[in-house]
Amino acid sequence: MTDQETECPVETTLSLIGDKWKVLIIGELLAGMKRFGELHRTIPRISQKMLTQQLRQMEKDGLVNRKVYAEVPPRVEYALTELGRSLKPILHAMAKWGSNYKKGKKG
Amino acid sequence: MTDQETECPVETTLSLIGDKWKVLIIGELLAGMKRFGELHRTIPRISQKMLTQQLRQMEKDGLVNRKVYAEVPPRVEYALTELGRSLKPILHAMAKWGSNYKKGKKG
DNA sequence: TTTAAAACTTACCAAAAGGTAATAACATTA
DNA sequence: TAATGTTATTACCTTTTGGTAAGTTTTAAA
Repeated sequence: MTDQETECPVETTLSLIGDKWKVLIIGELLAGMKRFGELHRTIPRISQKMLTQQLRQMEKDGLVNRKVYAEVPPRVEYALTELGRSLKPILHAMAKWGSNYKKGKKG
Repeated sequence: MTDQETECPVETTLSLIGDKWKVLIIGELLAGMKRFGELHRTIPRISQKMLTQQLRQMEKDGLVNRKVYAEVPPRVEYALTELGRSLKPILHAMAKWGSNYKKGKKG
């Protein structure tokens, strides 16, 4: 990413969500805030390491909010920020296109 | 991709375009058909190998059309299919989101 | 004092992605 | 006959990605 003229905006978006795991995570969080463990149980295919990593990156990018409770055992809740929620139309459009695409492939 | 229940449709879409190079290629082809060399000159950062690879995959996925002329030296023209063009609103939405995001990061 | 629970963190390793550079193919032109 | 131009293909190698599994932290409960 030496970005000659600050990179194409589509690439910017993709660098934030163009990722198998992130769209799944966002999809889950669109339904409301979730604890780490809940997320993990909902998306079992992702490893703990990856889930942490992706969430942290999304937090840094301003897409999710991380709320840590001073409890033991720890409780951490993740929720989409407004910015994160603003991705909904895009994900929705992608979902629509994707299911339409699959329909074409089958029937 | 063992896909337990045929994969999330957003993932389907991402598997087709969730890729730095592909969105750039589609972006170019939205302006009209281009020869291989033209594409390469327009996107110099991509290697020849990658450009070929991505185009072939997009052809297989039904996003682009590959037209080979029986000439020497060879002439090959790439153009978006209707399916490929149907991605335009999505790319446009991503572009809009992305530039808005960057605006927020700066100002 | 040991155990348990939740959310990480780290080390290590295997697989995948992607770059470079050399090579092919072949009709036309010099 | 040799060079040229365009679109690939291939081998080799480096980098990146991501999985597994073990360890950490801290308080409360047994």
